[in-house]
Amino acid sequence: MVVESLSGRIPAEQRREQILDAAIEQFGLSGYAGTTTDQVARAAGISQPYVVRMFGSKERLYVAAVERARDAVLDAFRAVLAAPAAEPDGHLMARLGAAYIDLVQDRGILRMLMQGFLGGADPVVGPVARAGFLEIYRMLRDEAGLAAADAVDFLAHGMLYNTLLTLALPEAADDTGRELLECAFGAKLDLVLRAVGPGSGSSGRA
Amino acid sequence: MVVESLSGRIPAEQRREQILDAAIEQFGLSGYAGTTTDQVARAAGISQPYVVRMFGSKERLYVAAVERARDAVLDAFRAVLAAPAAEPDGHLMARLGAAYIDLVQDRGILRMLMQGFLGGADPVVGPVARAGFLEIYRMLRDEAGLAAADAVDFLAHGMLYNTLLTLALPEAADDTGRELLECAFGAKLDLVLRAVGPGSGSSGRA
DNA sequence: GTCTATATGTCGATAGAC
DNA sequence: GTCTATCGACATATAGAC
Repeated sequence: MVVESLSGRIPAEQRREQILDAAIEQFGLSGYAGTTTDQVARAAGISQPYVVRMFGSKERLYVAAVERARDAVLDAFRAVLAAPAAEPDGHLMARLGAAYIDLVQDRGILRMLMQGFLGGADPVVGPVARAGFLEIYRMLRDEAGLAAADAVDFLAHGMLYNTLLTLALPEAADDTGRELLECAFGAKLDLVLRAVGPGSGSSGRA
Repeated sequence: MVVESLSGRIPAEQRREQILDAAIEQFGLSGYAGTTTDQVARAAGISQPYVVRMFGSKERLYVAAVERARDAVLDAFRAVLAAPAAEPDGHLMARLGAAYIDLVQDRGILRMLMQGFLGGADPVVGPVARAGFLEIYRMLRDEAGLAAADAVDFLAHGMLYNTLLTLALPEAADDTGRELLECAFGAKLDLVLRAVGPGSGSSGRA
């Protein structure tokens, strides 16, 4: 597996992945309009026109990034379902929840997902976002075998995770914030705070 | 109460409100970067430079719009707490939930809220968004008297409402979508669909 | 497969009149 | 309190060389 040390001329498909990685990060942070194709290009280490040429337009790149974020969720859940199953404490929903927390340690993916949801009113990203969300719901119901009510509850708490994490609450919480985080994440709070790292330990800060 | 028929020269504070209304609608739909001050101006029926002059900058206008959306939520909840209380079936959380559904029939406010959450990573809107969210949580806990766990559950389902509504799922749901909506909104689904109106009744559409 | 150069359109903000 | 005119800064996309 020969991969060059520092860019140069690499296969198109690999370049595509690099661009998508960069796009998810940048679009996630600043949204569709707030991100320039040049930012994506720099983050991917190539020139701006090449980004446009590779995906046809900024809009098509954006849609591809939304789809990729959706796939990341589906893949993470399917990995749980395919796993050796049945650890002692392993209720399925708890394991799916932990996998999700783990996935969204990559805040780029998390923000890209949210960005997609917010695009629901847009004529081009709206349909993609709706279909993606329903696909996740269907997977939970059909492949994971959750009852509809359980799937909905699972999604509700997932959406709360999303909100608390995009708000960057773990990075900057006062006492009220910490109480909220403890209550929302429960035992999974360790997983969340592990990524934030020490420094926001238990020192008071408004 | 003399209010002019069609713009002209009106008091600054009233104009401010008009601009904020327009800003919430427009920023909610297209985000900060995706919305031009000229769009806001047109929606408010005035000129672009006047919008900028009134708020100092586009950024300050945006922050004001986020704060206004937050206030709308706080006001809606406080109205429930101040109400004649105790109808037969009136559990507090259910009444708060209904008030929220009612509030976010104004999709502008809903989207503006979400837009604010997504700004968590931004140095200027981040702090405002976090403080706003915590303020709502604190109100639920201290003024409404909810247990922390109940408040968190309430918020979780609120965030699911937000997602389903910004996705515009009620406006364009297939069978899976309808099942999800029924399960998520329960008895409140009538309230939600009332605003969408007939036409998306029960005809099959992919 | 990748770049440089650039055409073309757009946006936020300022200046200044009424 | 409100407008018109306009400057300067970008950003997407295309053309075309290597």
